[in-house]
Amino acid sequence: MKKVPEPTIRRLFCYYRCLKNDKSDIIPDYVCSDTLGEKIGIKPTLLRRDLSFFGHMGRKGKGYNKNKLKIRLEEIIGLNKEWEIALIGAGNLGKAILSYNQFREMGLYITEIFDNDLDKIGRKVNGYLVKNVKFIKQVLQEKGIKIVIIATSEDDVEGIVHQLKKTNIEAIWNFTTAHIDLGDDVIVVKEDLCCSLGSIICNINK
Amino acid sequence: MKKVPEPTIRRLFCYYRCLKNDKSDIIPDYVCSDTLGEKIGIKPTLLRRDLSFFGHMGRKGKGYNKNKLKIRLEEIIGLNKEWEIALIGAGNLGKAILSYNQFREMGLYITEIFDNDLDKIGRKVNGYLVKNVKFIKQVLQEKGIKIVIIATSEDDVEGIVHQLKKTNIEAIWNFTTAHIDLGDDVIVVKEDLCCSLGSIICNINK
DNA sequence: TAGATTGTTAATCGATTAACAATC
DNA sequence: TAGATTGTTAATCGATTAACAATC
Repeated sequence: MKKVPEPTIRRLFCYYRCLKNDKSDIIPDYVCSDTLGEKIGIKPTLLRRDLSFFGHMGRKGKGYNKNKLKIRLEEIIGLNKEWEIALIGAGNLGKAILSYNQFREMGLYITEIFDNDLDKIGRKVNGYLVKNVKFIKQVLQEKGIKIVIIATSEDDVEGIVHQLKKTNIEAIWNFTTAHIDLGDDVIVVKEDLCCSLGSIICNINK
Repeated sequence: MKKVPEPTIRRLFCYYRCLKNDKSDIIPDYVCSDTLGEKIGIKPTLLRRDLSFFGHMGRKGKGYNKNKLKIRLEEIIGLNKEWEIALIGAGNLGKAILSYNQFREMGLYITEIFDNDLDKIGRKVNGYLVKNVKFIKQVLQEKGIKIVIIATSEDDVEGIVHQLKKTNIEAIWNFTTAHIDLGDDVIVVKEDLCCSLGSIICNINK
C-alpha cells in the first residue's frame, strides 16, 4: 500500500468523529463526500482521496454508507481496540488531559500516572494513584504500555527520556517545549501550545 | 514581501524560545544555523530559509548574533507588545490553559474569562472573575480584545460564534471539536487533541 | 436511461532540501 | 588568505485540487 500522508491520518479521525457524533443516526444511511467534507471544512475531493488509500469504501452515485464507513475507519485507526496510556506529569495540564472525557469515549484510557513531586506521589488523581517517576520503566514494561504522554516541565524531560529509552514504548505525545527524539521506531507528536498561540500573534501582528 | 508559509511562522517562535531560554547567555554571542537548528530538530538550511524571509539577519562565516536575533524575532512575532486574550470555558482544560505560565512569560495575558455555568460565574479563577458568556460581545468590544480561546464543549460553540461574529476579534484558538469559520478576516487555529492522539494510535496500529 | 457521485489520474501548488556563490 | 557560514536559487519532494471516466 502507498504511504498514507500524515495529514490524511489526522483527517481520518475527523471523519470518524463526525460519523460517530452524527445525531441523525441511521437515516439517511448514506452520506456523500460533499456533505461530510463540508461539516469539517474539507473539500470533497480531498476526503475521497483520503479514503481511497484504504480501498473502495463508497458507492458511485450514492455516497458512503455511514455505518459501514464508521466501522471501517474505526478499524483503520485502531479504535476498535482498547489502548492503555501512561501520563507523566500530574500538574494542571496533566490533570486537564486526565479529565478530558473524549479520550475515554474512544477507548483510550490513561491508566498510569507518574510525577516527581513527593506531594503528589501516593495520592489519587481521577481515581488513579500517582506513582514515582523512578518506576516508569518498571511499570511500563510490566503493563506493556506503548503510549506515553509527557506533560512535565522541560527540565524533567531529559531524565524521563533516559528512562523511556530502556522501554518498548512506541509513541510519545509531548506537551513540553523540549525536542524529543528516540529514533525512527518511536513516534513523537509534539503539541506545542506556545507555538500555536505564538503563530496566532504573529499573524495578527502584520 | 513574499508570503511567509505557516510552518515557517510556527518555527520562528521555536527559534525565539530557544534563544530566550538559552542559559549560556551572551557568550558566545553568535550561534550558527547548525547549532540552533539541531536544538529544535530542524535542518540548518530550513532555519536559514525561514529567517531569510525577513532580510539578512546573520553574518556570513560567523552565524547569528543571539541577542540581535532574539530581539528581531520578538518584533516579527509581535511579542514586544502585550496581548490581551479572552478565555471562553472555565472547565478543566480552560483552567489548565489559564495556569500555563509560559504564556505570561511572553507577554500574553488571559484577562477575561467566560463561562455559561452559573456555578462558575461570579467566582474567581486565577484571580480573574468568571463572567457570563452573555456578555462576551460587550466585554470584548469594551476592552478591545482581539484574541479568543474557546475551550467549551462542542455544543456551546454555535452560540459563542454567533456572538463573536458581532465583534472585531481577529483570531480564535479553538480547542473544541467544532469546525469554526468566521470568514477570511478571522484566523482560526484548531488544537484538536483527540485528532493528535488518534493519529498516534493509527500510526501504531499498523 | 439520466443524474449523482465515486475513485483515480494528471496538474498544480506549496514546502523542504541540496547545492553553491557570496562574503565575513 | 583559508575556513566558516550565510543567503539564495534550482531541484525535489509531498500534499491538494481539478478534471473526468467509471458506474451505481
